[in-house]
Formats: sequence, C-alpha cells, structure tokens
Amino acid sequence: MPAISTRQQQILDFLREYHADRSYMPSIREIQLACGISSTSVVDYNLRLLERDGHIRRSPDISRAIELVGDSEADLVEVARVPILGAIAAGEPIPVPEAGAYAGDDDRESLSLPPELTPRDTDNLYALRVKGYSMIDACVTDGDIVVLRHARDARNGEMVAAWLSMQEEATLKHFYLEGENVRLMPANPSMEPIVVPADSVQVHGKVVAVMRRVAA
Amino acid sequence: MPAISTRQQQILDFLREYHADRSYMPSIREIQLACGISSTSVVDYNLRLLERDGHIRRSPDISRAIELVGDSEADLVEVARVPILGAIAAGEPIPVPEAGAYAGDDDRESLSLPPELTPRDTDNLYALRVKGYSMIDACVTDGDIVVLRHARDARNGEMVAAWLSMQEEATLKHFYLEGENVRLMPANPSMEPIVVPADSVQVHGKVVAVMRRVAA
DNA sequence: TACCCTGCAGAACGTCCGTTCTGATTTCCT
DNA sequence: AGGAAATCAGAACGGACGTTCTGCAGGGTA
Repeated sequence: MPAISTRQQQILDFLREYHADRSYMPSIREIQLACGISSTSVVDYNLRLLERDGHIRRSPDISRAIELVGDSEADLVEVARVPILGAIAAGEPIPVPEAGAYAGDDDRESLSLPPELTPRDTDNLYALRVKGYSMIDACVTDGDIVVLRHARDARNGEMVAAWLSMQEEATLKHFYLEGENVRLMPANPSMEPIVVPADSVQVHGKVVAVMRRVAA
Repeated sequence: MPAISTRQQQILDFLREYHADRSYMPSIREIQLACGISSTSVVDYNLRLLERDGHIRRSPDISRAIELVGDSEADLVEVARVPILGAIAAGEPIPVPEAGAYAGDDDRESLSLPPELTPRDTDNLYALRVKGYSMIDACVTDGDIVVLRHARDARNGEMVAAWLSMQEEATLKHFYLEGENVRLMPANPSMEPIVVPADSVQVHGKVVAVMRRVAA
C-alpha cells in the first residue's frame, strides 16, 4: 500500500468527517469545495487513486457511492446497552430498577458492555456506580461500575448485591443459603464470611461484571 | 407514532437490506423498481410519510440522502480493539508487547473496550489476563483483565504494572518516585506501601482499565 | 534536451435523480 | 350513496452529479 499523498489524506479526512454527521457520503463537488480543489476532475483523479490503494470503494455512475474500507467502521461492534440507575454505597439503599427501565430508555446515562463481558442473556441488566471503599473485600472499589442482573434470589455461589436489613447496609458477596441462614463470602479468600438469618437478606441482583476506569 | 402501512414497511425493509450490502442508500428509482411501484412520486409520497413519522431522515435535493433513525444500528458502538498479549502473575515475567503488536493484528485474542473505559489516546494499548490472587491489594483478582498502555516510566500517582527485580515479582501498584527510591502504594488504603530502590523497578505499562466477568 | 509520469485546471456532456403538477383510483366514514 | 381523505399513476422539469476530454506545469531520468 503506497504512501498516501497530502491531497488524498485531506480528502480521506473530509470523507470521514462528513460521514460522521450525515450518514451518507459527499458528492464530488462537495469534496471539491471542502478541500479547496479547483476542478471535479482532480477529485475524481484522487478518488481513483484512493480506490486503487484500497482506502475506499466506489460504484460507477452512482451518486455519493463512496464506501470507506478497512476504516474505523471495522471496529463497530454490537454491544449491549445497560442503563446506569444510580450508585451503591455501604449505608445507602440500593436503587431499584423500575419495570421497563432496562433497555431503550435513552434518558438516563448508560454504559456499553463489550461482547467479552456480555452474558448470554442480556435481559434485566442494569449498572450501579460504587461509592466508597466498603466493598473492597469483593475486589470492588470506589468509582467502579458493577453490572447486575435483577433478581430477588440467587443460587449458591453466585455473587449478589444484597441489602442487610439488620446492619442497614448494602454489600456485594457470594451467596450461600444454609438452612435458615445465609452465608455471605467475600471474594477475597483471606477475609471472613458473615452469616445472617435468611429473612434479613434482600437480594437485589446478581453481579454480572465489574468495570473500572483507572485515572491516568 | 401512527401504525406503518404495508407499502411503507416494504420500503423500510428494502432500505435496510440495501444499506446492509452497499453502505449507501438507494435512489428513489431504485426503490421504485425493487418494490414494484409504478411511479417515483409514490415513492416520494411514502418517504415523506416515513420521515413525518420519524422512521427516516431526508436531506432535500441530495441524492440518496436517506438516513435510518432509531434503527438496530443504534447499538452499534465504536470501540477500541485491544490485543490480549498474555497473562500477568506474581512470579512470572510480564509479557512484553513487540513493536506493532497493538492494533490491527487479528491473529491474537483481543478485547473491545467500551467508550466509557476508553482513554483519549488509544495508542499502545494492550491487555493482560490476571492469574492468581497476588494483586488483590490493587483490587484486582484472578481472572480479571487489565488494560495497559505501554510505558517505561510513570508520573507520580499513576497505577503501573511493574517488575520488581529484587523480589522477582510482577505487581500492580500506584507509583511514586521519591529521590532514589520508588514507593509503591496498594490501591487498598488499609494496606502498607513498599519502598524499593528505583533501579530495581521496571515499569512495563500504566493501568488504564480493569474488567471483570463474574461467573454466573 | 527530449521524454514520460504525476498532479492539476477548466469545460462540456449525458445521465441520474429529487421534485412537482395533474389527474385517476381506492379507502373510509357518515 | 356521497364526499372527503388517502394512495397511486404518469409525465415532465431542472438541477445534481459522475465522467471524460484537452491542455498545462513541475520533476525526475536517459
């Protein structure tokens, strides 16, 4: 792939920029105007070179039929959009998803879950921002985002977000039902589990993923 | 939003199908032909209705300037692809990115970084899988994926992946250069920092993000 | 110097294509 | 049944647009 000329780079940049707002491509005369070129033939000439070198594809005799190839468009990935419903902190009640609040609602802030973190079933997912350091025994720290699937119960071993009504505290722990008690195990194996009566634990959801942006 | 007519549904389906192969939109006459309509004015008429009801957007007097709105294309998100170069574990050397190994190489496994976790600059990013529990003081545990930017040094406060040649150990810590020593602080504020000579610390990269998939 | 290749300028051609106007046909409501 | 509104048919207008042809200028090479 030969090195690209200044003029061609200029055109390519304009194509990307134009395609970003509108979702169609500029006409040759629009390229001419935007790049300060004096003739449509020069645009055509450079577009031919760009096509020869594999940067774009064109369909003859068709208006605005320029396609960007091998471009950032190749990194377009289908992702699951998860709404961020609020924050979870030790001493504060856990926000509860209202019916139908999961997908499609573009009002609230949302998060895109990359395919590698997306579970088979994307129903009833929501996300909470973690406030404070109280859940550090679950390897979750201030500023993290936890992705949850709404659930009122859990199977043994699953990690849940739960409200402990005796302690009046929200927590993230691995869940084990043992007779009439629930044993809640920190993810950190060096820390001690806690055991509480089953009816004092309200499961809000199962933890699906954790995401952390580290400050530069 | 009024119910959509058969004819309009037919046109909408064709628009989606056409846009899937090519990446531009059909002309009015192509729509006419594909949908078996006898006049361009009928196509125009129905396109007006589709635009009025918010299914498409059009730009007057511009060829093929139809845009699909609120389509499934809405959950296509531009993501940064980051190669997974290997694993990081306490006692094992940290994999080193070779030149040009960052983007574009589709051989190796890779990860898509959602926009919310993507730093301004996406150069020199790579990812490592975490093995074992040795980095739990950085709130990073077995199975996590850490995203790094390749760097040989760091500014104070940044979280780095480093190799401690005295301990022969890889670690994730906040970095502080203090004279001839480096102080490495765990993310967990309740744990003790370690101080080692600066020349016994080899910085491999700065931590950009951490992602964790929690087992169902 | 002669020659060729690359890049650019200007203009013209013919078609592509959105738009519009008139009128017919169908659908729906009372 | 009658009338209004929705939908469709056909044709034509005029601008938008890709294409092509001719010619010019610089730059490297034999």
